[in-house]
Amino acid sequence: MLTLTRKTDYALVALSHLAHRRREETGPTSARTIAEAYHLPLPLLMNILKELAQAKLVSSTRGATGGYALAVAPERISLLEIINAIEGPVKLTSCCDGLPIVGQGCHVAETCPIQGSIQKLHKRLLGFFNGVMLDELIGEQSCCQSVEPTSSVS
Amino acid sequence: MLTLTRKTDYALVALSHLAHRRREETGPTSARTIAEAYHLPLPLLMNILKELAQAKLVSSTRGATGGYALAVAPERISLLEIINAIEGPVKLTSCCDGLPIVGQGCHVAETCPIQGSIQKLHKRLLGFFNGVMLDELIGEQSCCQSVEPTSSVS
DNA sequence: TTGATAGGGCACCGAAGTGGTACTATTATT
DNA sequence: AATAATAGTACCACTTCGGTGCCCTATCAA
Repeated sequence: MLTLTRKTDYALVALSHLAHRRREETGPTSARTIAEAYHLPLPLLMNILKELAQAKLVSSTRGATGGYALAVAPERISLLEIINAIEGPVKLTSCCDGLPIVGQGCHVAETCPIQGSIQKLHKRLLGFFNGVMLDELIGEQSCCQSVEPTSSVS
Repeated sequence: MLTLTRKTDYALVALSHLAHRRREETGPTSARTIAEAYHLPLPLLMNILKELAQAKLVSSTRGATGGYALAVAPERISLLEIINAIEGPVKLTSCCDGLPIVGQGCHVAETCPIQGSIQKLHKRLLGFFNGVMLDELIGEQSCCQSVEPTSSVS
């Protein structure tokens, strides 16, 4: 399905939070703080932040006053990098990167008439996500202008 | 994951085949013919073509000499329509269409700081796929220029 | 030095979506 | 009537995702 995983959604929320905190020149923000701010399961958020740290998008500080902080300016972090960090490489199809299709179960393979076009489309899609920067996503708008107070979530 | 399902891939292959056949002004092409041409499992391909027919992208003819044919010119069928037919509506996130998030398990929900931006991004993504037409994907011409995603986010 | 708080790594499990099959009914040609 | 094609529906194995748990390491403060 053409859907970001929910972990990626949460990563964006966390990165948004860190980007706002960054302006205030304060110290690192703990995973617990972020989890409580958005009612996210703490262990899950920790996993997500770990992956973002491994991808060098955030820096981590251990210890009692530790936490996470953006490692790069928001306008230099692309959505593609975030997706790559959480979900792994974007693959529009199993053949999109031109590598030989080994055991991936595509029956078409060598007889595929659209493989070349798919690969071009894949590059365009990568360009699309690579052109969306974090600062476009974190908005300046208030955090409270969501839709109707839908009852019973979580 | 940001991946087309393999069923969608096969749909593109089948549509590509039908588009080429269309030029020859011949009758409908049976699912069996297409399946054999690309080594696709026949029952699966039949399911796919059924869905394309329900979406009115192909026309079906029953009976002994029946089969499928493109119902619309290739340059008027967008990738978005094809995806919608096979996978259902593209949903970048569970909140991307602005509908209330009921039981979809997103913990962020009302406190989400990026919901608005995500919805704009979702529209841009829809525009991206809506701008890719079948005739670009079936070969003959390059599909890698122009058609920038509309950056009219706001 | 000791305790509390923070992240790091890994392994696990239930739920949901995907890929693929099967069966029956209907329609049209021969 | 026989055959060949689509229409509809249901089913199942498998993978991935969402989420949890456990144990370890690092840092700060009392």
